Amino acid sequence: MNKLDESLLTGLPPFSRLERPQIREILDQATPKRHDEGAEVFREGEEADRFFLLLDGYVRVVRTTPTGDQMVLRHIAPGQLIGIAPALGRTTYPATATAASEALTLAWPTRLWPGFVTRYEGFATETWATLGRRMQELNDHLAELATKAVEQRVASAVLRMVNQTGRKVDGGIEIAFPVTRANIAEMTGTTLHTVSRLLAAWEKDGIVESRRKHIVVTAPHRLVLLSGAGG
Amino acid sequence: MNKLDESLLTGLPPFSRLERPQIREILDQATPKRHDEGAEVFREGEEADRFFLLLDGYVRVVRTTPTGDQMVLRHIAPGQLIGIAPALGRTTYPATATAASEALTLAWPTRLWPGFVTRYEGFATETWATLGRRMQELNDHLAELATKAVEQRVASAVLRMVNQTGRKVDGGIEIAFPVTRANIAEMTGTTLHTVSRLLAAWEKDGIVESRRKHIVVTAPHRLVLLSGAGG
DNA sequence: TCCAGTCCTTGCGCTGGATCAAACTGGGAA
DNA sequence: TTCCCAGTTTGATCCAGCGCAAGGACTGGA
Repeated sequence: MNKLDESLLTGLPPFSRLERPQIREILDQATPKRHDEGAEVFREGEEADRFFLLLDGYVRVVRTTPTGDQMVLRHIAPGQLIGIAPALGRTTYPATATAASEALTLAWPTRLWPGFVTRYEGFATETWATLGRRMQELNDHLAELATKAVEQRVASAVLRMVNQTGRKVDGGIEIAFPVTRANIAEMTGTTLHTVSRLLAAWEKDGIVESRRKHIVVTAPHRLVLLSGAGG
Repeated sequence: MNKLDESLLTGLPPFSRLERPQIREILDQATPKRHDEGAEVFREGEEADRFFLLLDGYVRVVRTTPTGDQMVLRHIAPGQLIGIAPALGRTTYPATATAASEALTLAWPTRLWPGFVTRYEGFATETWATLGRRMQELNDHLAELATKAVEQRVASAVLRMVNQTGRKVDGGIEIAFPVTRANIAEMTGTTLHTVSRLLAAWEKDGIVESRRKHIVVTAPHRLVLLSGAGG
């Protein structure tokens, strides 16, 4: 079995305060895995027997309601932990995680979690901070959904993706992974039809350019205005 | 200064595994405070210099958007911790907490938090579990807001209050603290007008009875049906 | 007892977006 | 090259729920 390179973890917040031997130790217990686009990393309700670090690619976290509608809760960028149910005393995953693009993860068995928290300096702190940030985002998202109109919500959703995962291309900032109109609809509680119309209108106004599954924001500031300055 | 009685804390989850001397120690560092109905316990954005235990009464957690609209995030029942920003590595409160009815709290300075976590067995675990539950509820709420229609959302909101804080009275279950139509509107992202109409309709159908600021649910099962079986 | 401030109700018209329906397009499989 | 399908566009219609407006009723204080 190939040894994983230590550089994979250095610099990532949860592990940034650790020395080489500890990193080595952590890596030796990890199982790397490649996920095709669209493949499930873990599924809502399943026993949470592993937690993951996303090394490369993007992951979409989705929730399905009893009535079958889907809701995209968040996107995860490389370098972040996912499936950290054990941190919150849960035994099952609260949502489903799918690879939004081809993705690479490391996985550890959940039983190692308590050891990570106590053994590795900074790991616990960073994890709580991450959780705090996610909770904050959740609150923001909630307030947005409850108070803003559809156009503002869609603008916010696009901006959120751009901020978290955008990369510069000629003429604007591109969302770094494939997104469909339906995905955006599921992030904002609307329909793909409405999203399509909005993007078309924005394109005519020179705010975005979009080809199939790809969105380039050419005038972020104008999108911010449309979003109602919330974020 | 009067000593606080140890029975105040015994049995409450965060402290349930502790012995008398530890409880004593914790109480001796606490500051009790009474809050009139409508008074702020802490305010969004303020420096989080204290965390609280709600001993009696109910607290409403509210978020205000940049545009001035309000959103009620949750209600807290007696026995729960609030203002636990420090647990998530935050230095300011993420939302405003207001006494929904006359309330009694104990407060500790934030600097004691790390000590609580390390010194007191079960405190950390219980806190993470609480956070996990809140995160779960936030997810549920989000999915609900994104996918359900107004009537279902209002039904869910009423049920949530009933489940968390309901007390039996003759002919039904009553929400244990004052709630206005406007409050419910802010929980569900609608207007007080719509809430008023819905309650009126439900009252005609014999599902609820409501007087000013008071709601009694007489047919919870029917409300569950209306809510779309989500929660 | 009266008053003022909240809170609640109800009617009406309008519209943002959902829903329904249909056609188009680009890209991958074969 | 062709076919197929997921993803997208666009039109037409409809209605849930918002906004506006006005009036009513309960409550605590003076």
